[in-house]
Amino acid sequence: MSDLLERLRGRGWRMTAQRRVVAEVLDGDHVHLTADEVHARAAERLPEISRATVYNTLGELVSLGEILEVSTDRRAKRYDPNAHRPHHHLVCARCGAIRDVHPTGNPLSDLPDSERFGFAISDVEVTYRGVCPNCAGA
Amino acid sequence: MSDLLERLRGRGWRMTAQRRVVAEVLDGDHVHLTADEVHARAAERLPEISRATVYNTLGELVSLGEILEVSTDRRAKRYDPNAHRPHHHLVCARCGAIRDVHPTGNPLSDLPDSERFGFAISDVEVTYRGVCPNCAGA
DNA sequence: ATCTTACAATGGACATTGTCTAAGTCAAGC
DNA sequence: GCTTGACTTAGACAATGTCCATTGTAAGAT
Ligand SMILES: [Mn+2]
Ligand SMILES: [Mn+2]
Ligand SMILES: [Zn+2]
Ligand SMILES: [Zn+2]
Repeated sequence: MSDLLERLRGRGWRMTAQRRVVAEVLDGDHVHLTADEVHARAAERLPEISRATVYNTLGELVSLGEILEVSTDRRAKRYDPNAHRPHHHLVCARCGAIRDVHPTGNPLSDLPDSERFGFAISDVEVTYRGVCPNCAGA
Repeated sequence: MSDLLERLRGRGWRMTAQRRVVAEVLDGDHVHLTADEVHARAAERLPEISRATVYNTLGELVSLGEILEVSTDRRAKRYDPNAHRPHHHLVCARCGAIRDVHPTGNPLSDLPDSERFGFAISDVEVTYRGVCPNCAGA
């Protein structure tokens, strides 16, 4: 985390209170916050921070490869600090809870040439959906 | 297609000009239109059709399982008449072209129990991304 | 063929998520 | 401590979608 701030400073980032607090909010495992959630948490510490700055900072962190954009539902994008180990997502259909998962195997090898339509495929995204133990009741 | 209209009538659908034209617009393979695209095409035949009716009709067709909602990008949802053979999608990162694909294998078996976090998984969605032959130049 | 009525269509207001801009502010180097 | 260009801010704007009150009509009943 302070690793992150160091890396960013090294890349010529001007270090502002706003950027620091956004970077601090985005820390941990299985963290997938929306921009508005990031804004709310950042505003607890820095009440005057604006939505525009949160969007700008998130966009910059994505460009730098420090966080990922995740779109598991059709609502708001979510921002994922787990950018360094590739993974996919498991989403609860009821409450929206999201977990990082690491399937074995490579879905690319499951797609025969005849099903590639001449595309140069560079990325595969897998989303598992189901009901989490919490929502399943007992 | 007239199969579809028959099925819908059988389900008690009141058959209106609007519903008929929406159903007719959604026909074919590799068809993944946005609601506004459906509206534009429907309006060629029925100029007074409203956006609300297109949204309502699409929603009903989805509920009835006659079409699928597909979210390959963060823009508008797309509506897919190919609801009867399960499939995944291959998307061009440049132009957005979408093809239906049928990978072999089952991605569920690639997810060990230890990575399921107690979820009851009911669905897996795979999106392949790349550059289509058209966008790749020669 | 006409009547009746519940269901459907319409236009427009509203909501959510995100982008953009003009003006003010400040981090960091001198 | 200045200076300056990068950063932040508030709010307007855009894209997509939902909701509601009103008007219209498909289809069964007479
Ligand atoms: Mn993740
Ligand atoms: Mn499809
Ligand atoms: Zn849940
Ligand atoms: Zn393309």
